[in-house]
Amino acid sequence: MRLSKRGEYGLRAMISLAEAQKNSPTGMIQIREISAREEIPAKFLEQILLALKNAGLVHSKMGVGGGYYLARTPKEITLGQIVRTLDGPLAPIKCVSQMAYEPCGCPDEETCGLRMVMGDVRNAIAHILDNTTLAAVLKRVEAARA
Amino acid sequence: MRLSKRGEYGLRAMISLAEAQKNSPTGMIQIREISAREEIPAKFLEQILLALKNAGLVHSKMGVGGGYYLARTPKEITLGQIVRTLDGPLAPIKCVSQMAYEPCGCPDEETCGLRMVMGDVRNAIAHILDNTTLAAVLKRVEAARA
DNA sequence: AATAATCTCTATAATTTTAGTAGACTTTTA
DNA sequence: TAAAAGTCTACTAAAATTATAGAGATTATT
Repeated sequence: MRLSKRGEYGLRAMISLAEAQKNSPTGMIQIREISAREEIPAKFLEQILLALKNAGLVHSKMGVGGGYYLARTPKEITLGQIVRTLDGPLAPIKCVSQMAYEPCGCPDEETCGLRMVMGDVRNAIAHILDNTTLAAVLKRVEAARA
Repeated sequence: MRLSKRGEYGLRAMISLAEAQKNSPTGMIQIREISAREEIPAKFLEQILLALKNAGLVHSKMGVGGGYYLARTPKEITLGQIVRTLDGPLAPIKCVSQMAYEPCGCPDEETCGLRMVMGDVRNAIAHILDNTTLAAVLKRVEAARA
């Protein structure tokens, strides 16, 4: 049930971008800086941010003084969107996936015990990640610091 | 967040064994039979059942008329035990794992936003899988059939 | 005692996924 | 025009996943 490095790095980067938006008017940071702060290989992060950009979650500006910034406010971006973009479906098995359903081959899906339980697991994960925004994460971090 | 085939096959096999326990006095079935019924490669299933045996979840009997059977009643075996045995920790990242904790490298784990959320995810998954027994699965299947 | 049915154990192979690296290209600002 | 940024695609190395193979060990039956 694990999150890939790609997903982890992407989430960390997005949290950094959310912080940046609070701390500077443009909310812009460079790959290099995120890479250094979070100890993420720069070239790997590059690919990750590009994927997030293609998914419409961040915007970027090229050239001197450029960088990445969130496409929407931290309140409007959920961790679910980020994880799905980078790691694919949240569902443990495809037959309970909302975004990438595929039959699992059992004779009757409606009475498949495994499917029922994994459906619950999927829902539990989705419930958390789809209802946790970047803003909510920052808030919890602040609370923990206090 | 996905379950491996190994985990999936193992869960299906265990559910089959739980059914067998209700349908026959010994509750014993052969690899071959489970393999055929669930369309699981026999040699792969062999390894999986061996792992479950070494974890103490099933027992076996060699020779003619042998096979596998549950080590405890279906009520006493949770899906969490099975998944952990076959797929390892439930936690999405190691720094929130109960069974295989490792530091994730962030400067302060107590105030790491990612860690907090992934801790919630881990708990949600563990709550479901550790509180769902094989008996509960059979019950749900019966209910769905009715 | 022999045979057939079963599980046991370890090695290895094929495939896929993950994680990371490289480099040429484009855009923007100063 | 040079430097600082992102863009895009290809490639590679390592690890994990999903098996397959085959030589044992044990047991029941005849």
